[in-house]
Amino acid sequence: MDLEQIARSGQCFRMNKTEDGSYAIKAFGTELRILQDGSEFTFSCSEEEFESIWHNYFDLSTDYNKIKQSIDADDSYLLAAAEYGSGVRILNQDLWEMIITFMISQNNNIPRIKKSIEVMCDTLADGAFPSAEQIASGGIEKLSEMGLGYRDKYIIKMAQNTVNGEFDVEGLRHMDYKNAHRTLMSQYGIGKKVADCVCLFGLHHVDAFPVDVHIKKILEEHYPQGFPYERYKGYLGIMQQYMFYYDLKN
DNA sequence: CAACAGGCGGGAC
DNA sequence: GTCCCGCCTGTT
Repeated sequence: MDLEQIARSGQCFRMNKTEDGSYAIKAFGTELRILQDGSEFTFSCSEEEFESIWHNYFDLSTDYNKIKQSIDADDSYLLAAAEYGSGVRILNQDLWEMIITFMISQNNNIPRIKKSIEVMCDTLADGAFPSAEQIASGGIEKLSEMGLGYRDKYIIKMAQNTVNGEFDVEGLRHMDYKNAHRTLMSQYGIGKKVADCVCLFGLHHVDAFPVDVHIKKILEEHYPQGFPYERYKGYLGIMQQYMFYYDLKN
């Protein structure tokens, strides 16, 4: 596992490097500091909190080395991508936060996404990630002050639907990937790509394979005859992360 | 200053 | 179903 790689992999927007080289992560109503020294990690939390939150958050039960070894020996591109991003993990992040975060991410850039989220958190929830109630209660007027652009109307609708019970966020956890994806896509402002990101980072459906403009280009360039989806079935999302992160360096 | 950024909704067909 | 266009707004 590599914190630098995870922080730069574009799946979490509330993880920041601090002055002393450690990382600060805000999630699940708390803030964690982690210092990495090679393969040694120092967590700022209690043993109890580590077991209840962070062990799962960092997906520590998954054997990524084994997954890396399953890559086709003839696929030099994927091998290089996996080697380059071997410290990346598919995080288990808060479901609600992922829904709103990736709705914001559409047709947007990372600095602005982070800024919008930070302003939302500070303005609506005293630094924590705002609940559906907190977002809905401010109305569109409040939300429009956060640099969300046209996405504000998607977000207020999602928050309102969640508050009035029209949309059941927790119910997504009881669905398989296909059903969760379809249910998410039925919501205003959520399309195929955002639904896949929520499935992958919020529901840990590791088979989800979000295709954005970068992945689309990669597939066209390196897999003109088609990506070997069948070979990596069950953990396609990890391959997607390797390719996405590898592409970011350029 | 035009173009772009981890897409999506809406209308045309 | 696919294709195409317009879209908020901060940066470069």
